[in-house]
Amino acid sequence: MQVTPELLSRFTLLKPLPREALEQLAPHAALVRYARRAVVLEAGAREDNICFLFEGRLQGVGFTIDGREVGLYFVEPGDFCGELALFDDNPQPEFVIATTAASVVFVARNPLREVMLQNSSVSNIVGRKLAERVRQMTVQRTLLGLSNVPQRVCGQLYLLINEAQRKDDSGEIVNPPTHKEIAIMLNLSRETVTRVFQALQSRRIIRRDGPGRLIVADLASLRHFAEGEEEL
Amino acid sequence: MQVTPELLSRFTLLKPLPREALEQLAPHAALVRYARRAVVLEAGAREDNICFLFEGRLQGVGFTIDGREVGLYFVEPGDFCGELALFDDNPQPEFVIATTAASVVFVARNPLREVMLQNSSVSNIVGRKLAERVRQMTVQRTLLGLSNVPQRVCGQLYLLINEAQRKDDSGEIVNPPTHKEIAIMLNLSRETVTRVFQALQSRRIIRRDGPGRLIVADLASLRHFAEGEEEL
DNA sequence: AATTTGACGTGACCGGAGTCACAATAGATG
DNA sequence: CATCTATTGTGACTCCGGTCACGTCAAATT
Repeated sequence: MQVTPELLSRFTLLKPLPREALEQLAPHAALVRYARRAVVLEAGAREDNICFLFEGRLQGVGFTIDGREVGLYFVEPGDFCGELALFDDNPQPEFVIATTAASVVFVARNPLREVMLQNSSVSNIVGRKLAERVRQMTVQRTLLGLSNVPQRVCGQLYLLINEAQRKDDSGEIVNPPTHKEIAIMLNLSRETVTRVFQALQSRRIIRRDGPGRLIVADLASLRHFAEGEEEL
Repeated sequence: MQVTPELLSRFTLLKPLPREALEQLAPHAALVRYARRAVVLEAGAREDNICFLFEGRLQGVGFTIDGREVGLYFVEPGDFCGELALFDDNPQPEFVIATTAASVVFVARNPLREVMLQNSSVSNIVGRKLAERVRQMTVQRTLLGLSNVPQRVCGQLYLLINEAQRKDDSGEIVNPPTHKEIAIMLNLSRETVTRVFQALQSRRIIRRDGPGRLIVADLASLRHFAEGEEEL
């Protein structure tokens, strides 16, 4: 489907671009809709597009040689992925899969590359984004280092809240990942995640609020468990 | 200690720079020696220097809240670290520690930033490096996803060979990491790594060649174990 | 040479997370 | 509404890697 410069300007990365740059990119952009579970970017493929998420949610996942799934990160609306193609010609390292029905805007790599070079400000933003991703991966990696498993789950939950809104001593996670998805992020079995959730629910630390909303009633306690000051 | 442009030009990142750029950087560079175990870059600190490794070996490590160490990557001579400071002002996410006595060249962030902006080729190289690092972290993360632990160790060994030289069906790892360091990289206990090494040695797959050299005699077998086609 | 330090090796024990199997919902789809 | 599928919930059992507690050895330090 055809894409207008206005649509492009709704993405944080492209917002600071001058009008003409957006018009330059628009012809090389396409809006594509994906069903849940569809593969948006393929690992190993030399991707020629950068992928901007318009609505829905994506997840970067890898697969170990024995077929086990490895969750890497989530992509929320307004964000983008596949940006490594802007820097070199090596293949995309991980799969990107739609965890919900999603619509994404593909922007061709080469035109975006040129725009990036001409607008050093954009180059900065992409660089900053990449740096942020490295930080994110570092945090995630640190989570995996926790030997206490419930602690790991609490830590992940805490991270998920930070991305969304949070109030004084409570927060909420909109469209929370399924237990299975969390398990994949943390190298755990789905059952273990369920059990931790049960424990947290029975202690009134979290509760579901209909489908698509998870309320964290006691953020302080969650944090205590995440920091290992208290055992679950 | 004072640094000459010649010294700077020995680093792959800076090699393509024109002479004048190197002379511009040299006054803002300093050579520092570190003892084994010394902290080169501190996590959480806003680092004002990029760190080029001249000799020795560094390791990026994180610490979980409960004090557990988390190994992230190694830095070999000629390479650099702390490059995130080139992109934003956020703190360094992980510690960088000298695993052997090491000498590093610090280059001040801001001058290097300017040089980077003026030489788009350098900007590309740094970007490519960062992209490579993301790929590296992705691979490492995938390793951690392996449920079979000996498999994980074999996979790590295989990666370490790739970085060094390798022949037909054998390879070697110079200055191999200690068992403890490998354990930290893979979220394992030191004892487990030792046991896997023992198993590999008794099968004549690997053997030590004096201090500082590990010979992989049977690369194919190692690969089999790494890919889980055979159980240890 | 004596001492200390850190890396490597090895056994025994135990806990906890994976696995399997199945039930109970809840959403989607016809 | 009926059916099918995905998600969540729960128990029992097993096994494997962590932990602890040693011992050995080489290298560094005194």
